[in-house]
Amino acid sequence: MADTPVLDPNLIREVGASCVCMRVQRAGRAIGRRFDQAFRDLKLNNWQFTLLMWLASTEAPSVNDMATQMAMDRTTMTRNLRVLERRGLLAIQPDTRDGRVKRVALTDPGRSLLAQAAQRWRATNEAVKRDIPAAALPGMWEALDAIAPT
Amino acid sequence: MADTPVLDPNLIREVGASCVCMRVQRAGRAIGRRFDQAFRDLKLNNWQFTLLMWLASTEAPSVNDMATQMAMDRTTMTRNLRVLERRGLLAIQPDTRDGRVKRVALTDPGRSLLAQAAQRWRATNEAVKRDIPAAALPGMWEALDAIAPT
DNA sequence: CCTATAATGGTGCATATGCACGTATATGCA
DNA sequence: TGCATATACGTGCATATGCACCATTATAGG
Repeated sequence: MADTPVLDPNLIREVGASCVCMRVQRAGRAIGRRFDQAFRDLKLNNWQFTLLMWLASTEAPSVNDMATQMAMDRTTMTRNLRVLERRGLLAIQPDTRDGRVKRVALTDPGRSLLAQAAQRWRATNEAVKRDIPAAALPGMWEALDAIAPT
Repeated sequence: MADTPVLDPNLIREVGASCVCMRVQRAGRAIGRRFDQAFRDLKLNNWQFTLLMWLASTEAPSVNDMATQMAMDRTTMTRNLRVLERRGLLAIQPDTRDGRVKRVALTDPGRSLLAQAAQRWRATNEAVKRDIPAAALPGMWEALDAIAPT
């Protein structure tokens, strides 16, 4: 007899009821689509908005800095930056001191596009917050920051 | 003079401090990688585990049912199912009554793999929960469910 | 100075994600 | 019955995601 491991029905329920990964990922897809829609006419997606906005607040970070900040693989960052560079929204320059490092900076068109996106962001963010019970917000914030420390 | 919209420094701070989308997505990437590592030797990723486990608890759902459950685009679901079907972990059959509908069911190899993955899931889920302040958990749960209702 | 090691970033591959659009089937209404 | 509409699903496209592996540059230790 093959002793195929048996799948415990209680386990199935446990996963459905308590899997943190599933909850976060599912919410991530849902909220991502919502912001994507808000930025659609600017041909921006939620990820690009976040990245450009962070860039606006930081002095010429390296690719590595950015990947860390976004909790993203470095190689993913490299490729995603390329899309924005092609559109002229940011510029990528080698560091003058360290030949390994590349530094990323927002361009004027990038800044301009961000300014256009700002109102859409605010409206969507407020709408999302309204859907979340106010008492639950601080807990969510703290928990998400624990999962991906700033 | 071109009246290029100006990017308000206060806005930049506001986005960094309060963008729900960024927080959820960043945490999603981080936690996804963590579970991916736990399942790596089984050649499963976190998404596939979630999907197969949900399949184990549901009687032959349609592709649409599954996409809704996972808060995912229908066409993404179609394609992702294909990978698991190729590996024989699930079976896709046309509905006998409605020619448009396809129904998905877990196979024995799928069930067996899930049983192997179960302990890894539990250990990782517990570890993640330990990293989250206990008081923050219920709020996160409620908030994520509000963002992507079950 | 020279070499071992570390740090930084890129490529190839596979899968994941969503939208616009297309096809096939079912259903409601004249 | 016959057609308009709705529903379920698939394809083509572009981008996103991460891993294994590779190339280049910096740095520490002799």
